[in-house]
Amino acid sequence: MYEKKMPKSFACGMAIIMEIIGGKWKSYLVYLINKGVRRPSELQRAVPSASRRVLDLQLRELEFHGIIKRVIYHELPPKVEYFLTEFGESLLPVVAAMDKWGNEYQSVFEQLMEKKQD
Amino acid sequence: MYEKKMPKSFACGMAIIMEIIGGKWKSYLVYLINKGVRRPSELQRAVPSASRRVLDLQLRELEFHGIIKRVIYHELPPKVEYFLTEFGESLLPVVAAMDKWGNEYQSVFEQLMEKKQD
DNA sequence: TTTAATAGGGACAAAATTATCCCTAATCCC
DNA sequence: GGGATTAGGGATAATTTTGTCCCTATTAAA
Repeated sequence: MYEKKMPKSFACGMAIIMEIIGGKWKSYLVYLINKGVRRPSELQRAVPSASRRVLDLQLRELEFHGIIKRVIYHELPPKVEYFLTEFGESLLPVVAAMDKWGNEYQSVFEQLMEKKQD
Repeated sequence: MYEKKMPKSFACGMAIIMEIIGGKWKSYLVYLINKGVRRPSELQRAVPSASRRVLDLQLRELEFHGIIKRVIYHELPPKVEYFLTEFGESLLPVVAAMDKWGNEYQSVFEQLMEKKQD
């Protein structure tokens, strides 16, 4: 977690949820973990365009915020699994609504951009 | 709008909606405009902690993405008003859901942090 | 006549986020 | 032995986002 120099103001719920899932891959991580992709290495393979480092950092933050739980198996080679907390699950419908809107937006946006060509 | 060096991948709806309302004040601007705060100077007064420049930039982006419409009155002193487009209005329930979750999260998060004190 | 209000651009600085590269340590496979 | 796999830390660089400061031009009010 990085240290922030500007004080964060959580005046409204938006600022809060953005803090939680605003990271580039966070919502996707939540989605994948919910789908059963639990181990760090699996997650990395599932999102090859994300750097391993950033995925790790974002997983740490999700854990810190109580969205996911990290379970460490004391084996070798190391084994770790992530699970959504009950609280993390409460995020699913919201994320789904966002994703749905985004998908619908895509075509509308393309239409808008076509018009601007005229 | 800044030039981006990394190609953006809009693989999922989340990436898209984040592009639209991911900016620090964007969702709040949408909220305020919907509430009837229309003129740039009013918006600046409504969000005094945001710099004028950034509000302007984010308004431009919202306009570019077809969420709001800028209406210029050719008067002096200049007068400009922003309105949600029909499409921008479709965003309202999603933003409301996010805000709601965020507000509920706040107390849960505070409880979680207390536990970590032990 | 100076000051405030109006809407915003340009240049640049600061901060935050994301990406790259190298490192540990154990075990299994060839 | 050499290499792959496992999970992840440290240092640092690149990129993106946000913030600061100064500027234009017009009208009305003090």
